[in-house]
Amino acid sequence: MRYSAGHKEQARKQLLTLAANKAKQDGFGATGIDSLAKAAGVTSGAVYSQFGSKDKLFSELVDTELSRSQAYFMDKSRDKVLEGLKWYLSLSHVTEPGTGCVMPALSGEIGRALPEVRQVYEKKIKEIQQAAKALTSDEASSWALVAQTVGAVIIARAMDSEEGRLALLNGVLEFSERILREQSPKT
Amino acid sequence: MRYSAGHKEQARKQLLTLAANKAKQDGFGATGIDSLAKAAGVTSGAVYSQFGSKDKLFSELVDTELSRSQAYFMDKSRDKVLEGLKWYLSLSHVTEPGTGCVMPALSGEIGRALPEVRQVYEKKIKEIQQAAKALTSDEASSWALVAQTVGAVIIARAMDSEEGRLALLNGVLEFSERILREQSPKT
DNA sequence: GTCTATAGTAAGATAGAC
DNA sequence: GTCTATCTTACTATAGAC
Repeated sequence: MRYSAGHKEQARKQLLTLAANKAKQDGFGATGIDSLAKAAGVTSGAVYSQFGSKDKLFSELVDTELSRSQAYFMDKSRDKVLEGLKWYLSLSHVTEPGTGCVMPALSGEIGRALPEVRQVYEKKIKEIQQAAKALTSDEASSWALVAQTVGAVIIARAMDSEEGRLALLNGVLEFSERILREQSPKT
Repeated sequence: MRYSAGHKEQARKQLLTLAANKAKQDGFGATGIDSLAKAAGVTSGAVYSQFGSKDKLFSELVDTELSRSQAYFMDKSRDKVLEGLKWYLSLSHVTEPGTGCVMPALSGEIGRALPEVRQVYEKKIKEIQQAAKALTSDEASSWALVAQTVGAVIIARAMDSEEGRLALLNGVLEFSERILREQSPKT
């Protein structure tokens, strides 16, 4: 063969990543195959020969992106997680969905996707919650931490003003720090 | 005139409500005008004579739905809010987005909508957060409460299994009760 | 494996009858 | 004000050249 299997895999991953950036920016369903392909520097024919259908592209794209997000929070110290949360709950993450986490960008669409996609989603988010639980030693607070972090970015993106977004992001960040330090939620 | 202004207003509201149910179920962008109109028992022509464009329909639809959600949480006692959260974080709310809150169903799309829509969204969610603050007396915890409640429903819908959904929903509900009772987040 | 070209379908929006 | 019919555009997916 002309190219090694490694090269082919790498080209496929790059197509997935670049298409994912476009999808996280504009929405997957709202973006045509032509646009997704163009974002990756190929044509729609290449996408269909690689993935077969738009649904299957979505499946693989979500899988790849979730693995990235999961790796971001796994096996990290408390301080590293707090650092990660500072970026996650930052204005730049809110204003740049294309390079950000897939969960706030595409969870709405994943909720309406095929069971196959949702199964992968559930597995990955459970692993993230388990990582959080290792720091909070508490089932309820670890789920709350995950939900409020993802929820905050989604809500911030739906807001209009920078002040409004910052009030939300800073409030949730402060509260997240309280959870991770197991302090009482008092002012 | 044949019908009173009150009747016209009521017909418009009903069209908005029924189209909103369809949009919350299947996504607004993913649903054609014909389908949205059909859900309300009219044709696409009626929608255009009432709203002029799909974007304007979305604007009014989001406005109406947010007012409904806001009213659900405003000026309620601590016990009434806790009751409300039990429904909000229930399996039936997760599996029936059409009759549920607009925020978990459409926040993702609102984040990509026109500034006009996001301005309304910001105003309403700030009012909801202020209502939460009246119960928690704390800026950070009130934002966290809002973010984790909306986030939990979005994530639960993106999950596949009932057990996974329940673990998340019950965890977040338990933690919400802690916030509202101002207890320490310990087990 | 990726390209160009195209088939077939469904979308947003408009015009004219009633 | 709502309907039916239609214009135009964009979409998913496929076929054939290289």
